[in-house]
Amino acid sequence: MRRRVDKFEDRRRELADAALLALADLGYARTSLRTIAEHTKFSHGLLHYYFADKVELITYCVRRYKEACVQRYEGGVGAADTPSALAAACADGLAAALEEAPLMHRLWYDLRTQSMFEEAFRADVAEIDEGLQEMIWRNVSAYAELAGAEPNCSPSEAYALFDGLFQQALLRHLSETPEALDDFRRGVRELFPRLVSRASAG
Amino acid sequence: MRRRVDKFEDRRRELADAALLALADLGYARTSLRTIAEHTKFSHGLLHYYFADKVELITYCVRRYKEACVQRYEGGVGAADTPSALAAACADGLAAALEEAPLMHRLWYDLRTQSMFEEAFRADVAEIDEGLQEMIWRNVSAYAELAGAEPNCSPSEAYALFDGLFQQALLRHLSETPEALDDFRRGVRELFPRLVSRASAG
DNA sequence: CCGCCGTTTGGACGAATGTCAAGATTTTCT
DNA sequence: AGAAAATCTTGACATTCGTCCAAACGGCGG
Repeated sequence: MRRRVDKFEDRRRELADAALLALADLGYARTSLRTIAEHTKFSHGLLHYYFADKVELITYCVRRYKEACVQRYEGGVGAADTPSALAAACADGLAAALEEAPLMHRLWYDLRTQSMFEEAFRADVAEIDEGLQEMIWRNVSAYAELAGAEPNCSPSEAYALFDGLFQQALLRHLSETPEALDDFRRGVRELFPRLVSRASAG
Repeated sequence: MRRRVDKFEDRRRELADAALLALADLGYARTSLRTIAEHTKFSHGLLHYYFADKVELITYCVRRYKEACVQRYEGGVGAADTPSALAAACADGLAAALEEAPLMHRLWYDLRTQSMFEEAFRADVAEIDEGLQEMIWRNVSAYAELAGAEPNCSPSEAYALFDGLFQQALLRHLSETPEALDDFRRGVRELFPRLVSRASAG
């Protein structure tokens, strides 16, 4: 038998997922509680039964987004045996993620930008950023090892550079620039060797 | 004597500048026409005398922001005579821009993100992005020349990487991370050599 | 002084927003 | 089955939003 609190949490998740779809469609600035409710089979009043206010709802959404995110990027490093194969696999993986769910990534950048204005989002956004940074660093480290070299940058530096490529690719992809994804893949592949240097003492 | 249209344009500029301050304070999502009017000595109704609607006002603001932006970054490349001096000068310049007006740069990222949702902003944002990309490319090219090398990446790639560093630095700076600016300067200095390789044929 | 015209005000409008509470409905427990 | 607790709907509230407009202001030529 299901526990009460579990059911409550389940419904919260369900509502948050619907909210994420609405947010991905419209962006933070244009998404109201009523539009969120229209993405569910419930009425708008229910949202205040499960969430204290809008900020708590959005915050919960961000956390939920994070779970999906880290889960998605969990595997992926393992299967390459040469540096360039790893770089290519990473490039393909990131490009696929971008192509598969561009609106979700757009939402991510929207929320991250909002966190620069709304203190309330900052902690959760920072946590997600950390997760992404670790994901990138795993790839860079693995690349360096396969190449018999060492990373010559910090994890946050590496993440910032990858993220710059990703964000630009998203922007161009949404503007229907056809080369956006190919350029991105190439950019990622070429970025790896820039971030390592031959190990000083082998 | 002043032309009529000049006076009209002047007031538009004045209102747009006030709007930019309001936008920098609150962000796109939270800035209403009435809050903008509060940043001026006029009443809210006036805004519709000088701008057809909110979108036209914001668009005009973005354009105005761009003018200030490109004007700011116009000079700066000239004065270095070694590669590392140029990299350091560029790093200091970018870091100073970030430190001087973090809220304006925050606004820029906000508007650029909005342009992923609002078609209306896309063209102007893209134009600004181009200007910034050219600014970065001038630096990379100059660095390569001083180093007797050649850039091994495209202009847009270079811009994406620098922009990634900048955006992360801004985020950390606004979260009052003390090392944000120093890390950024170092990141920029180290980025230059990553983007060039020895010229194949001297 | 009048009347013109560009400018500015302040209030009004309907629509949309976040929030709330009272009641209807469904589920759960005894 | 019936009571109690939960879930959900509905309508209302005070605000705020973008937009519009009638009226007032102000300088200037007649």
